[in-house]
Amino acid sequence: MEGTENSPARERVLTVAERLFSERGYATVTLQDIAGQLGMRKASLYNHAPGGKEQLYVEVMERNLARHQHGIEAALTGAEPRTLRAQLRAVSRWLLSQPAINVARMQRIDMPEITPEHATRLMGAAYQALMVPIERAVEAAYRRGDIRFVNGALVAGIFLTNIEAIRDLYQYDAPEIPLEVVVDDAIDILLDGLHRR
Amino acid sequence: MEGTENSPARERVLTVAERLFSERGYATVTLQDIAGQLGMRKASLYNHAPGGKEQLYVEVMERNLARHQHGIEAALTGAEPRTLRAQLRAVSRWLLSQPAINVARMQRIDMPEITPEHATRLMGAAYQALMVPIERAVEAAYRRGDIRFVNGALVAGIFLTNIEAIRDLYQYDAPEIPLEVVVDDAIDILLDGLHRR
DNA sequence: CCCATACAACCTAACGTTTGTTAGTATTGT
DNA sequence: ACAATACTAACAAACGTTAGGTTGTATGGG
Repeated sequence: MEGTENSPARERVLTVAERLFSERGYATVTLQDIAGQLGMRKASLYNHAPGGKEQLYVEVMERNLARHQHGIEAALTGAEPRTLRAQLRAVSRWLLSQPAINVARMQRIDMPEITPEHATRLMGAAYQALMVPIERAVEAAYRRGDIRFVNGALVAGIFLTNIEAIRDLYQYDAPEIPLEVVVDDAIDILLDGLHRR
Repeated sequence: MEGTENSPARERVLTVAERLFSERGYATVTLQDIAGQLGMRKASLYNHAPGGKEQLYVEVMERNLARHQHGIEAALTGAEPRTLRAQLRAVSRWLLSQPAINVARMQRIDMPEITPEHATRLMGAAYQALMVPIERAVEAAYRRGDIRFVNGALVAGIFLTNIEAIRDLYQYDAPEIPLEVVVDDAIDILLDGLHRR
């Protein structure tokens, strides 16, 4: 019943908490929300997460970010053909397959609610997991001569927040068009720009 | 002391509430936060906002959005020269001069916390104030032959969330570069794309 | 084979705080 | 004087959290 071991029940708790925290943020999600989705009482959560809410949040977000890092890197290296466009499309598919996460929203909304130590650690992990791999792919595309020189971190931030924004605004924008089509359009705009050629 | 009249003290309350709600969202901001910034007790807020928290949030966000609509439209019509690039730059300057607002975050985080009627009304106003003017400018640029055919709503959503994401991630990305420079880079990427020409 | 033990997983009950909210009272400025 | 504006005090509800009890299931000894 220690925090590090993984029983099946604990795994269910972590999975639900991860999805809710990732999608709706720290303060908005209550322990009742998590317990409710599991069909149990909030007090029972302390069997699986004795550290309480904030520690559960940090642990589960680090898990989320670690999985994202693997998923994104796999998408980047496995994309065929080896172009930035195919890579970004592959990453977008990975992101859409996961609970919504938004690094900018984490920074602005969630971090002020937790310990500064936890906040700096989490944001460091978020940067490393989400931004850095894409940053590297952008810089590699530049060295290949495929794209012009740009701020890699800027492009990574733009790309990531665009995917999540599209997911959020989807029902308003274009409920009839498949989500993947809209995402691919956004990637095309990022690569080719709005201007005529 | 009715909700519609505007005393100077009430104005101060609305201004602070607007900034906090806009930047950090509905659930994260407590009435104590607002009262604290005004140097008063939370109960005193009910002199100026008798409708309570949710009504204050809706009222103040509608105000915020109405001002944004004017500011954005003014930026669009006043931009010189009359190019999409100059227009988007002008709009970005307006956005940076205002409290941070993020329509995608509103949709995902704030709307589930309030009445469905309030939510649909607010999101309608947000769309009308933030998205539609930019959408129109994009379509006008297309009719001028300056840009290729694109989904105007998609471009508007991308542009708006990019500006706010840059603001959020600024301290991580590039604390030494002026914020306006980074924003202009993002606009250039949106217009010209990453690819070489 | 049966019973005792143990442990995991959930429960109820209660706690101290914080939140939004209401009522009544004091203070301030004109 | 009289509004406008702020206060204190208190409320119910919701929050995170702790303590202790109940259940089911598996393990192991006699």
